[in-house]
Amino acid sequence: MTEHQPRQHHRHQEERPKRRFCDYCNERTAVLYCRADSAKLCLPCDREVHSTNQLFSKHSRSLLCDLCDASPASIFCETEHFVLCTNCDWENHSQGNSYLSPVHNRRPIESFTGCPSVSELFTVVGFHDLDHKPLSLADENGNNSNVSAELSALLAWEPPDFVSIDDLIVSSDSDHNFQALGVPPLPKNRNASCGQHKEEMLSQLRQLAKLEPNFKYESADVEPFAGFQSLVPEPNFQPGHLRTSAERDAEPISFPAYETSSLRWPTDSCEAANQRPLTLLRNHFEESFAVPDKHLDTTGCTRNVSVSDGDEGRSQHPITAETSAVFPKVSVHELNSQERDSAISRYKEKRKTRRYDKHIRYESRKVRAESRTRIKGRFARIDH
DNA sequence: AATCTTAGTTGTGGATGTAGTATGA
DNA sequence: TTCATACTACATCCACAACTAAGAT
Repeated sequence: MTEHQPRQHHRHQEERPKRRFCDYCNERTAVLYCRADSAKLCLPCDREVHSTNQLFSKHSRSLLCDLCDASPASIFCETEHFVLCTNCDWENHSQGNSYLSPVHNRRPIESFTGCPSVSELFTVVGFHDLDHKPLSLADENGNNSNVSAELSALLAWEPPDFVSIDDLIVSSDSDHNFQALGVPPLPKNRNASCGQHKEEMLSQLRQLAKLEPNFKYESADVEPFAGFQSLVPEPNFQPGHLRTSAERDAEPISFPAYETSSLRWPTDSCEAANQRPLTLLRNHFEESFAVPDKHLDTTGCTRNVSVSDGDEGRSQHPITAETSAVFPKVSVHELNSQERDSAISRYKEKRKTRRYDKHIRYESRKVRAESRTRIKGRFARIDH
């Protein structure tokens, strides 16, 4: 594990085109994922969308997965500085996969609700230890190299104290060593980062800050925020440690950081991936079609080739014999484009037609209920 | 295939209880 | 900081017409 592997990793990043367009504005890079809306959003649009009313503000949003760009991230890999969704984390950290080693230091990351201010967003995305610099020092051209350098030591997301259904499914499988449920609980320090899109986040945060004339980074303290709500209680976990559920109260198991990693996905990873519980695979498969720009390689076996599929028409996902039997024979680029347009229009249409007032499905029942005799509000029996 | 019968499920609104939050002493 | 009080939001309960699905004719 020497020089070539970090370089490969870097290439991996470079070859990923800017294809995480916000589903709302379709211009900026999406950095968040809203489960309720099934939408990828940039920070400004996130604010616009979720400040509309109280109901929207309750939507839980997460960072967007750095690998699949289509799912809410729930794991932060300290070693690789990736934020990963459950599926990608499973695929990349499961045993037999050498792209991201299972011994990487990983920790859960949190989602958030509400309409956090810029200051609060700084903490939410893990920028709150930047020595109060990030917005004030970054120049108008977005030159934040100094900030970027500091970001390497960055901050933490408080880990979620909930587990997804996928986590439960995975955990029930004793044949693999993947520790979805064993995802380290509750870091005490908040050192973490926001993955591979720090600069983009900073840029968007600066945009937001311009709209907040009274913005002061000092306000981004760890105090409970008025405008939004973290979904996680106080952390209680040391980074770099994994505990099994049974050992949570015992001594933590320390995993060494995996110093370097290979981009190549060995063929045996296919087997490992194929051994995943069917439900999980189905979930991932469905998600692949439900969410635009989702990687098509459900097993991760094909990720040894570039994962890019951007507008520049670079290399596409290779379709293996297995996947080609499942997926329609449409070019990935075309599929993603169609899927994306379709998803965006569905999302916007859904927003237009969404209704929060009480919907009466059967007017006759309403009339009947209103005319019925009641006793303390309850319907009274009618003796004939 | 069309119609009828039967059994089970759904939806409707006002009063009430309960849990959570906010406020003030 | 603690406690009491006020307030808010939400779930629950009730009966039964309307609806749905399956089986029988």
